[in-house]
Amino acid sequence: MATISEVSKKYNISQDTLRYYEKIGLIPPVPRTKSGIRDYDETSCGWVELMKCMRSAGVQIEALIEYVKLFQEGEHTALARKEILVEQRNILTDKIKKMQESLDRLNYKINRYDTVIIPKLNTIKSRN
Amino acid sequence: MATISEVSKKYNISQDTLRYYEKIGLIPPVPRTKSGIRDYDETSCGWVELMKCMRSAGVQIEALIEYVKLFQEGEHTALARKEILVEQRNILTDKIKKMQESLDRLNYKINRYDTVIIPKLNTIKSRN
DNA sequence: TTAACAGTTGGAGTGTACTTTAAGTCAAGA
DNA sequence: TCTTGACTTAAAGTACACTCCAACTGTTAA
Repeated sequence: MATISEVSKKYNISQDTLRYYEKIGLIPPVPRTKSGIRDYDETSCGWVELMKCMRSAGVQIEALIEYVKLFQEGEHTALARKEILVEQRNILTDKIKKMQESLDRLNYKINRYDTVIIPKLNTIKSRN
Repeated sequence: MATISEVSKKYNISQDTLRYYEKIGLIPPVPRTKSGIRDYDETSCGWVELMKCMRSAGVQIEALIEYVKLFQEGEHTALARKEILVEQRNILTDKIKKMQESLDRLNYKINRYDTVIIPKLNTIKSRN
């Protein structure tokens, strides 16, 4: 049982973002005290943590909202939920592949700066 | 020597985006015919291809613009250019790590759907 | 009991990266 | 010559994902 400021600190997500995530249904409704203040339990914290991980990897909010929606509809949506996960996994796999290509290319370029471009520059400098 | 529509098809980037990239300096100015129409040469195509790769991996436009700007200033900016590449490589490496974590988690969840959640659901169904 | 403070809401504002629009130019074929 | 279609520009518009704001409420400490 934690306040929004505690959860905000724990996961390093702003209070605004936590409220926003709940408002759009990225996490299920958080329990409240009788005066209406959010009182995050284990389950809510688990959702926050999951969504932090997924969002930091760039998984689309829309897909995650759909997942949460189905989750709240009950057990019988398990197959549809799995489908969402599989689709997002495929998207993520593609993205990682693209990023790896880009990373390889950056490494190649950096290596070229170290071995060719910068040494050549120093040669010119030392001649003057 | 190619028109914007050829380059657009070749790299699957919209003509609008190609013009936009040139306008903001993400690629150096493209040569023009005497009537002012873009006439992409090898060099320009190379820049387009590089930026397509970098952007599809999520490398920040600002950093790429700075790189292009330095490139156009000449050889003496080589060290600064390398610094940009190194910084972007570090950012990219972190991102890939986060995405890999997220991917592992998706795989774990999918596996749980396959081995526990969905089989259990089928058991319930077959009982009725 | 009043001030301070952490929380609440709906809605407006922001940054990034395009994307569309409006208005126009140019070259080639009917 | 007229029209078609590909091209040009600056500027406004859009989508996504927050982020901030104004106005308000409830709890605690002096």
